[in-house]
Amino acid sequence: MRNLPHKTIERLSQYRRALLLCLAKGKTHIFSHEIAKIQHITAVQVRRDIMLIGYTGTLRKGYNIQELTDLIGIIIDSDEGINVCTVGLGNLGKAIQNYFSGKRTKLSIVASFDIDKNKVGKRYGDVECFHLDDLNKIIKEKDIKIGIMTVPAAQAADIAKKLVKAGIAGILNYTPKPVNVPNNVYLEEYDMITSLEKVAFFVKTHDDD
Amino acid sequence: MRNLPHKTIERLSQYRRALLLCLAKGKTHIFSHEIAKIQHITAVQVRRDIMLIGYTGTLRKGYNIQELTDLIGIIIDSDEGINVCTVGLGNLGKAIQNYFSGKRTKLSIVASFDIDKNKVGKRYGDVECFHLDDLNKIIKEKDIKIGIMTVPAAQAADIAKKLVKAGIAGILNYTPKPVNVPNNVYLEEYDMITSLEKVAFFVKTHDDD
DNA sequence: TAGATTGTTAATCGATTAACAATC
DNA sequence: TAGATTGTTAATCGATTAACAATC
Repeated sequence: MRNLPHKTIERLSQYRRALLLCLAKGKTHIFSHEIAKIQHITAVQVRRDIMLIGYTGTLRKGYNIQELTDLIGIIIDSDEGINVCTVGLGNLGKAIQNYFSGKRTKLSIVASFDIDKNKVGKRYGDVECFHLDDLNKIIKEKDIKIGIMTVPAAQAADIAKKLVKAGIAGILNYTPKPVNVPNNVYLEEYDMITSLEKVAFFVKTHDDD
Repeated sequence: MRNLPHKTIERLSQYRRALLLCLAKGKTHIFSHEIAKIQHITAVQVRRDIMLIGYTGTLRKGYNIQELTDLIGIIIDSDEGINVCTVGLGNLGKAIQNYFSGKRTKLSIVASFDIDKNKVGKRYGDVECFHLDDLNKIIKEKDIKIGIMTVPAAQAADIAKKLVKAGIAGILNYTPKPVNVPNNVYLEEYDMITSLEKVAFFVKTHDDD
């Protein structure tokens, strides 16, 4: 199951969330075209993704939601769970904190870091805020594997370096500044400004015709 | 200049920001491999993107930063500027508000919407917060073209419908729930949970080998 | 049975990268 | 000149979609 395409991984994560909602409504089975409709993609793509993880449905009832959900969990979650931290408790950091607060068992935010005296020592969304100076220590103590960067752009490079040095395995960078990490650290970057500029471009371009 | 690949648009937006920083440092020219290094991509890709927008550098000095920046502006900005609103003034909404506060001229957030009485009427990052009930009216009055959705998942579908009805041209959806829009509305969705789960997957997968 | 569905291969589309001629 | 660089085509890689056999 190593060689799942990146895009398939993303969609599996989304399928699972949609499936959990269906389960909650008491639905037991679902067709590929139903999942497709929820996600606004094609039914073929759904079937192909599901094929890639080796699950098979039935012709009459489609996919068993519980089974499929469980299998996706086996594929994308780690058995033992993964500890995560956020660095930078501004609005974005808090937003992420709240999103995850108390939700997942396999993926849990167990620490946040900031330099603001008023924040250090307090709890946000169930998670204690530590001083940035303790980053290395806390990451090791709590066995944190993933760091989410929500600091201002100016500090991005420095924080990335600190996270890498502390032995983090993956970084999710929400600052608008690309960062440098060694090959053995998985890096995912997302830039809100770029997304908005992209929307603006296509809005403009569409107006033209 | 219509048929620029999506990925090229995204990178142009990022090049521009990097170039502006270089300009601010007094640099006047830059080589493709320098841009590449900042963005962690290849020099070929940078040159190809620049070729696609029809700019040419010089062999000895590379690209003129000011000229290139200006050209990227001509390509991705609209002449008249575009008005934007955020819907949902939670932490994420505020984060976005702050990001953009007072920065761009071509892309400006001119309104935000919420249902919280304590927020309506106040200003966040220079932008007035209106009640959601006035969404349709304000969008038309202020000629808002793009809506950024930062509401809880449960309200995603409803807000999207309201935005579309108000005549919005583009939506940037930050709720974890995919929304439905007609073909003439440009939709960009981003899901933080999926991104984190993706990082977790690759962290886990990398551990395996 | 006819119609709807799944699973899967092959074809297509889109994006990146390799290769290299041209130039200073 | 030799070395570094740009601009561009062709090849490759990755992802989506079309097509369709099999099944209930």
